Amino acid sequence: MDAVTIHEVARAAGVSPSTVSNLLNGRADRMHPATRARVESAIARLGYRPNRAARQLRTGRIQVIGLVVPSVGNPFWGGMARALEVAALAGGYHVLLCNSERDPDRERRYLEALYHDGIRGVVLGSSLPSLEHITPMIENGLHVVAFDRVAQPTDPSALINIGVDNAAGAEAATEHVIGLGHRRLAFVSGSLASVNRQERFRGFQAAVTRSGIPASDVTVWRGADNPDFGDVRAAELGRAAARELLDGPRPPTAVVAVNDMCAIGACRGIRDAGLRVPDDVSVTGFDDILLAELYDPPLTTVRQPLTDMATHTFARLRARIERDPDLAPDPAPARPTLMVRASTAPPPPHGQRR
Amino acid sequence: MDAVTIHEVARAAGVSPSTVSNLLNGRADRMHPATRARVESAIARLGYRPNRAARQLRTGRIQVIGLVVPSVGNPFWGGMARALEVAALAGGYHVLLCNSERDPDRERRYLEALYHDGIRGVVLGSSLPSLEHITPMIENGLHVVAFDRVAQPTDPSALINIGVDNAAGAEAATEHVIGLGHRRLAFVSGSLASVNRQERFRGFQAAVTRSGIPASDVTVWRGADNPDFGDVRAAELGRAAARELLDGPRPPTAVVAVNDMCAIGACRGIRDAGLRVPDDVSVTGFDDILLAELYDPPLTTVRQPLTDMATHTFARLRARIERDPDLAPDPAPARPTLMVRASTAPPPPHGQRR
DNA sequence: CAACCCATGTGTAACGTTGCACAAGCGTAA
DNA sequence: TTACGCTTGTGCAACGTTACACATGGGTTG
Repeated sequence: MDAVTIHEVARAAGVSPSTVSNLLNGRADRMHPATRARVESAIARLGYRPNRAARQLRTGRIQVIGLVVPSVGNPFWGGMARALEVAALAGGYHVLLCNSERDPDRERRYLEALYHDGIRGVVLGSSLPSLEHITPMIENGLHVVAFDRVAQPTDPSALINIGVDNAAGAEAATEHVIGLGHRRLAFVSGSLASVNRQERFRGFQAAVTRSGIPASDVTVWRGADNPDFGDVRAAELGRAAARELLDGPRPPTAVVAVNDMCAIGACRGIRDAGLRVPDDVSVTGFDDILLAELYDPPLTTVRQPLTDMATHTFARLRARIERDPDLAPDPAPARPTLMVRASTAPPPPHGQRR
Repeated sequence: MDAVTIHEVARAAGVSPSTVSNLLNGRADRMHPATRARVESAIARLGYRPNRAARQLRTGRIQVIGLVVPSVGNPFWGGMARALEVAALAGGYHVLLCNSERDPDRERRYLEALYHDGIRGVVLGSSLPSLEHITPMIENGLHVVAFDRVAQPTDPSALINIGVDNAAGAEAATEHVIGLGHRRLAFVSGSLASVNRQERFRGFQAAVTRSGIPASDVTVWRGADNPDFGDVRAAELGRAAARELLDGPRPPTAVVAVNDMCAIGACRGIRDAGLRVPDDVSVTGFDDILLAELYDPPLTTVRQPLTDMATHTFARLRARIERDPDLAPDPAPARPTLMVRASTAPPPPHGQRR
């Protein structure tokens, strides 16, 4: 197979390896245009491609970014992974996949391994509120994008945050169901251990407070903060939540779920209880994954512009890694859009069910 | 940060770098047990970790495998990616993610890049029937697992095939709906350009033929073989199929979809037409993705044991890469299991709809 | 006692690339 | 003429690891 080196290119072009290297590393001004043309044609003719291992050994740099997500098995992160990989490929980077399973320790070990292997850019999907466990690496030149997360006061300044305005999104969804006439609401989430979940909860609370609904009519279900209820099991969690809530003394007529998987699980749980969505209970999600619109009923949810976010994420990460001087400031989080579909409807007349 | 080299370990242990390297490379018998202990303790004390780039440059080997799938945004491949990454991590390997978007050219370029970068193990999710475009690389030492695919006569012998018995699975699903009394059936797929799809179709045909259902009662819908209807859009495709089929002169009472995404889309299309699943039309899927059971109605589908398959895939790939002498022969494809849920039911009485 | 062998370890060159420091040749200004 | 500077290159050492060939010295064998 291949294995054509810089030396063979140099010999073919009648120059020294240094000159080829100079051309390859943006020092074309150090040679005569004719020389440059000879070298370029030799490169093309021989099909030369730089050896990444040698280059990395010499420079310490490598054109790979890491993607650390709770689980690519979760459709939201799967979609994100795809979008990011497409953006990275277009920029000549590869993507190394890591599933943290929402385990901070595992996440830290991953990042250490990536750092050790010379990777200096990582997209983090964990959204843990505290990133203390990784600040040492950030201080040593690891560039981290916290995806789908809002900046925190304690964040290291080197951290890049990319995400939508989660609070505004959840607020819009909550306002929507309140506007439909719902008064008994439930917010369903797993442990609120991630920033975006906290934000979404905040948005929910804001809408509730503003509407004057008494606290006694609002339930917050968070699965006993069980950290094991990770991302993959988000749906199971929503299902369990629905069953428990509907079994309670004052069952909600609307469920605001922390994300689509959770919402889908909630719908399932509502059906398990013999009720219908949205006739008996309305449900909203968040993310607008591929399946939200295909679900029955099509899910009312808050859309995150995944492709844009991924493109943006890669661009910013790359600018940092390559020390691009004219890198724009981080943009403000975009306001997500509410997609009203069929999983929400006015509540049933009092006491009337099925 | 880090950057402790073999030289520092050697100095700390009072030996030469060669001795440390010998220990690291399975030549521990070349030294006194006491020496070995000193070196091992030095390694642990200093937290030494080999530099992968240097090692790769020297040996050509690298502990990374490539995963090439149509799109990780598709929940089936997302689940697969997760399972494979978990298995690889346990074996000390990393996974490089590649989305081929079912484009053979893009796939080939990916494989070339991976090969060039020293990667010698790749899991291929494309399932294109002909793998001619990659045989040159296989002959040069690239080990390829074709995942979810049955061996073909023209395959290079070095290829590893891992997958379930797709024909048997589809046959079981088809038999199931026939057993429920359905006579007007439709098989819905995108282009049959992949091996597993062809196999599933074969299974469908076998069941139909055996039951004596006349060909005129069976429709095969394959989206005009439009190759653009890739994996991500499988659901859109199922939806379009359902609408078209139900609009036809002899609409089917049961739809056998080539996979779950397609089945979910079909359910959606059936609802678009104002009909219900399974009351008016039954639907079966294939794969048993996470969402199949959460869907409404919970999908009758054929389960692929994803975790087992991924574990197996990694084990075989690794054995080949590392030239494990006692590698077992490739196992026969497992027989998948039919999961009967609520998307299938007896057909409605003649002419009676809604 | 010579010859050899085994146990234990080391020296060295190479993998392919990079970027600094240096060099040669030529034109130009003082 | 001398000195300087610019253009157009090149030499060399280093990045960290590996594996072959070689070295050293004590013990065993004939």
